[in-house]
Amino acid sequence: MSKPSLARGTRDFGPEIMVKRIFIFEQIKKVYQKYGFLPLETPAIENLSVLMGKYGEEGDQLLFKILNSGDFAKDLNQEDLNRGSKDILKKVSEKGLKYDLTVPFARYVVMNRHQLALPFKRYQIQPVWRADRPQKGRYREFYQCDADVVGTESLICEAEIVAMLHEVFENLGINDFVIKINNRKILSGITEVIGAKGKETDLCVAIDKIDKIGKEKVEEELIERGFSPENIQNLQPLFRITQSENVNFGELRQWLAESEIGQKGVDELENIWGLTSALGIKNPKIAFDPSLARGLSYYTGAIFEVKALNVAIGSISGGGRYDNLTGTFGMPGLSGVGISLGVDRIFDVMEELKIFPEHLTLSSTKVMITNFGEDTLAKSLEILGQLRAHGINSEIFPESSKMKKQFEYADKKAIPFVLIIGSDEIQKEEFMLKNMLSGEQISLKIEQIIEKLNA
RNA sequence: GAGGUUAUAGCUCAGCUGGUUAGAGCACCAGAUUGUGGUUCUGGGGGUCGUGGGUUCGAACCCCAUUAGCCUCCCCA
Repeated sequence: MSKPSLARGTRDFGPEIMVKRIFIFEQIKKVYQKYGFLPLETPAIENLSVLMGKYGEEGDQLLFKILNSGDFAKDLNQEDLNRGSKDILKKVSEKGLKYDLTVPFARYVVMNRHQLALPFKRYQIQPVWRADRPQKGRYREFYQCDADVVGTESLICEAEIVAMLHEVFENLGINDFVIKINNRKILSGITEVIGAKGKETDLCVAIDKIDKIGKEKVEEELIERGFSPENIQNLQPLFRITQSENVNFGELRQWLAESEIGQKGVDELENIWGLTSALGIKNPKIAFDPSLARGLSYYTGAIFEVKALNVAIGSISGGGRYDNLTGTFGMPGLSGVGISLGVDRIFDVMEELKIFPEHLTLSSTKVMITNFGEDTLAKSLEILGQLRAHGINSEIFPESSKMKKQFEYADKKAIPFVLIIGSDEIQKEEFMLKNMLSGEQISLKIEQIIEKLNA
């Protein structure tokens, strides 16, 4: 016998936690459906050919790979072993656990392109797995709630994502958050006008840290990453723009005047601001953040990230526009934009802020019927059936244990009513209904009980 | 992947410079209450001190390794 244990970075969710998680799922699902998204599920397991190479080199390392069935080592020879893990991997594993929902979605779109009504809007709520090092707010198995639109370049989709995010977080009671928005095209434009074309990644990695380490350190890091002092001199407007509260599109446009792609980025950004306001979002919690980079290499337009304020947890949502995700599966020219909500982090945020609604009930049972044994069982079951026929969630204590035990059970399960059916009650044809919250109990006829419990 | 830190009852923790039999609160079980929970009182069970080695007459305590949690970097939901 071995001691039970959980795999690293995974957790059980007991009933108390599930109640809260389901609340979050429901709120998200409700809003996604409200905006016209349709449900989709894809397998936990995908072929590695689908997953590998989509998330960068680091992503490939973080993929959980599944050993081939049977004798997975049968094709291995000494030469493979000498050459190292990469060559071994190809021969021992051809499947992996999905790493996010976007890539499997792209695969689905490509495989079903002829049936789909484009633009296709889907939402997807499923677990994903990453062989990351667990820490606060970071797990190896966690749920993502994605909503994506493919088959249109319309910036209405971006604005609708902004609107949905507002609605979801407000419904959840998370009021202090900010949707950071950037645009890959602006990042490209920046590298162009500072004379470091093509070095977006290095630029991003460095300027992303500006909040944490400050301007001077960022400049030091840029030098280390091969940027010239001239590059950095040209970058100065960025620090001004980042610091200003409101977005100064004019200044941004002027700075990026020499870059065609940069201009396009500014156009898009300004458009998203305008459309968001046109959708009627009052006081939108959006902020242009040119230092927002995000690791996923496939974003080509808008980039989103939602940060909950006043809590020490990373982003609770991220997303953006990708132009060529389906291209890697042989279907070029299909643009998409999407957002991903991290339920596990949202849960942590809500727990830390203590903002889960109080009415979330552990048990859906409305009433528990006592069990006094054989003499009363027939009547108890009859009434149980009647209650259920009237749509009342009810259960009977399955054993004729002591009353104390039966009441303790109801109490622990937070069942609001206990119906006492003993021989006295059966004789009177009136049954004792006890309110477990107030402690009051009254003798009622079955019709009155049904009426009261259905109220 | 690198660094730091922690690990004692189901949970939260105490346990002095190594010294007999490792404690508390909460939780759990039983009784007071053989038809009434959440309050109260009484009693009870439960730990080879994360795991494996080592030092010592003697280790929860010191040393090494290992595993897991947390934190920082990296990256991300």
